[in-house]
Amino acid sequence: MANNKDRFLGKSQPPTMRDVAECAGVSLKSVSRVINNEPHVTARLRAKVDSAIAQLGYAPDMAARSLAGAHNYVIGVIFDNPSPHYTMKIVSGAYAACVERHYHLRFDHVDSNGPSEALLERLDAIVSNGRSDGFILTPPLCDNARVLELMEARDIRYSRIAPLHDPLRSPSVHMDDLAAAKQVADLLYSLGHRHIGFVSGPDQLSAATLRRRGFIEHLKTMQPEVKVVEAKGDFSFGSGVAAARELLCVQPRPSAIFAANDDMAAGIIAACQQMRLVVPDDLSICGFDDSWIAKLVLPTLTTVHQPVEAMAHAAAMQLLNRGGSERPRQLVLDHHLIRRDSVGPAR
Amino acid sequence: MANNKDRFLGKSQPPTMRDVAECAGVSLKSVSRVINNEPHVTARLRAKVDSAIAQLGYAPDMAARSLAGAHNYVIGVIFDNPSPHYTMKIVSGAYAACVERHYHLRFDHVDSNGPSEALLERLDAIVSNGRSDGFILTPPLCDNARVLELMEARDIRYSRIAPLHDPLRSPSVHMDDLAAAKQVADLLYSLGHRHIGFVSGPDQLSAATLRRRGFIEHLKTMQPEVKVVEAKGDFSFGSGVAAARELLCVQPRPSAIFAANDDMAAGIIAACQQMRLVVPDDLSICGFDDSWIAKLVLPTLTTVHQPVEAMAHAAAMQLLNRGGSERPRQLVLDHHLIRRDSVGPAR
DNA sequence: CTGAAAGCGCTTACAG
DNA sequence: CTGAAAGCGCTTACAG
Repeated sequence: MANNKDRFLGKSQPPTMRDVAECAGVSLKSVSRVINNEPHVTARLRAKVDSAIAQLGYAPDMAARSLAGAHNYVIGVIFDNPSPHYTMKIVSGAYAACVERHYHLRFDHVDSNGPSEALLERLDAIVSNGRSDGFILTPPLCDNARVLELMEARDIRYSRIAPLHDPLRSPSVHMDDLAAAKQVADLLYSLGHRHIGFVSGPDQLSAATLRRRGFIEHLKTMQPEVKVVEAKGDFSFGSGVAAARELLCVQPRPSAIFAANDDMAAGIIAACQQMRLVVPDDLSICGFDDSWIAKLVLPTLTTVHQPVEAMAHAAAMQLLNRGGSERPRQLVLDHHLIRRDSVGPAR
Repeated sequence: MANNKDRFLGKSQPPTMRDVAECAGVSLKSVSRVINNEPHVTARLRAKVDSAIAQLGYAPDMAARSLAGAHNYVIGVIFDNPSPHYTMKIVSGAYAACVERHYHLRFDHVDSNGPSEALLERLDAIVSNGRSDGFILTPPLCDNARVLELMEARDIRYSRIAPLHDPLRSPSVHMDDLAAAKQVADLLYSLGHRHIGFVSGPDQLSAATLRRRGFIEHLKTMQPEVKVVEAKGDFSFGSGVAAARELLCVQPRPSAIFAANDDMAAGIIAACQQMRLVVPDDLSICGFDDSWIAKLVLPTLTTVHQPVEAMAHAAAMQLLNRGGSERPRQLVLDHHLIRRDSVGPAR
């Protein structure tokens, strides 16, 4: 018997379900049942069909499945976040979930700095008849009320990563930024630091807000023993450099600085090198995220590991496990403090 | 008359082409003609249809178009490159092209370090009946002969970014790594450097090979006036640190080092800071790529701007402009040297 | 220049 | 437990 798989490799039409049915000597519907793991399939039928599928090198046609059925086998992830590291981790986590479930992943990027009407129109084009089974929304997009309204009006499923508001409005995944920031405060305190700097992030990012609140409020409970000085940042390396120069002019200098993300912490390290301050002897520095750059500085950065990939994986799974009428679930994933070389005892 | 767009926003079924045809009082086929910009459409017909589309908030169904026609309105990008920056730039560039042409972008990642059979099986699953109009392949994946054979056997269109071999086997996009590396050599020479270090990249990456060849061969033409010392790297920050320690032990020390990518150059800067060498006074450092990290170090990095986004945009366009039986085209995009603060005159 | 018919490759009721 | 029919929403020949 000629090997049909080889015939296919030799560039004829890809085999269809009809070909599989003929080859296995069963009906179209039976092939469909096997492929979709429907109940009440005998082992014998399954074996016949599976062998025909293998022999022909058959793969179901996505477009046809999508058009005929209720599943689309695609989810999307929509970004408006400028950080390439963060974005890649989200994509990687979501992609891993898609591979497990034989789904495809679509990528979309929008600019939420422009006029709101343009953003909504663009989003509408992205989600309309795109045949996706849902979208993952990341900050700050997932905190835009009009965006959520659009998704709901269009009846499009979505899950959110680290939304600031209404965690149960849709499936969502978090980490506890508040608790993590408190842990950083405790670490610095336990090492003897009593004069501590903080560099904040942009207000519209939920994580920035929570990290600041957790850190500042916790240190305030230790007053007057602990003194806090604060500088504004925007999560960029450059703003970390600037904040460091500002905070390190204060006399006496703080002995430790906590930056609300790693990029700014890297900026602080760079500023110290220019000011001939030795990290961590002269200044302890702590970041947040455990992003790529945390290991690309010397000394390496003590930071909070934010489980971004795991969060994206979980958010994707919330979309893939479409359980009938279940209530939206809020998932909180574990973080942990990673001690590297940028933090030491006060002296 | 009730506004149908609002009715749609109120969660009924999305409008179909049939609804548009009825609303405009024309046939299905006429709507299709307008949507697909077919020739021989009167302005009047177009106006009627366009207004019906706007009124109903109609968007064509991707799955149906794909199933019925020859276009799928999706392209994909397949990675096996571990660098998140590089990957994000590729995705951004390809995405921009997709937005212009109203296409969607699919994302896929494979592991080409595992066994070759597993890789091919995974790729087969990615491209089989996935209804994509083509895939962008990046290094080192685009230099894997068996991968290209698979794509061709399956009759799947693909374009390659910076392939090392057979640039005309498929549409492809390059930059001139060889010429760029020579320019770096000329820059360092013109600044008076006569004892120069080079840190190489992994052999299986085409770019690493070409950059080394351009740099080393060009400097060799200047011998014996110029002396070159070389260390192996793997494009990672850590390998840059290690290479710096190795090269800077040589007596007399080289006065400049060229690293084949920015991550390694950043590692060299960090190593210098630990060794209390001042950049660029004690050592000039030049990178390659103009990646994200080039501006996240102090001093900022002199480097070659590799137009990765533009290359990905062009590669996507090669897939979107499916011109009948045109020959595959090889595109070479411009690079340029970016002088920042890490390079200075020899002294 | 416009339209009625057939069909893309599947899944979903429905019948046996 | 299995199968024949209808139909998802479009595009592609083909006819006028």
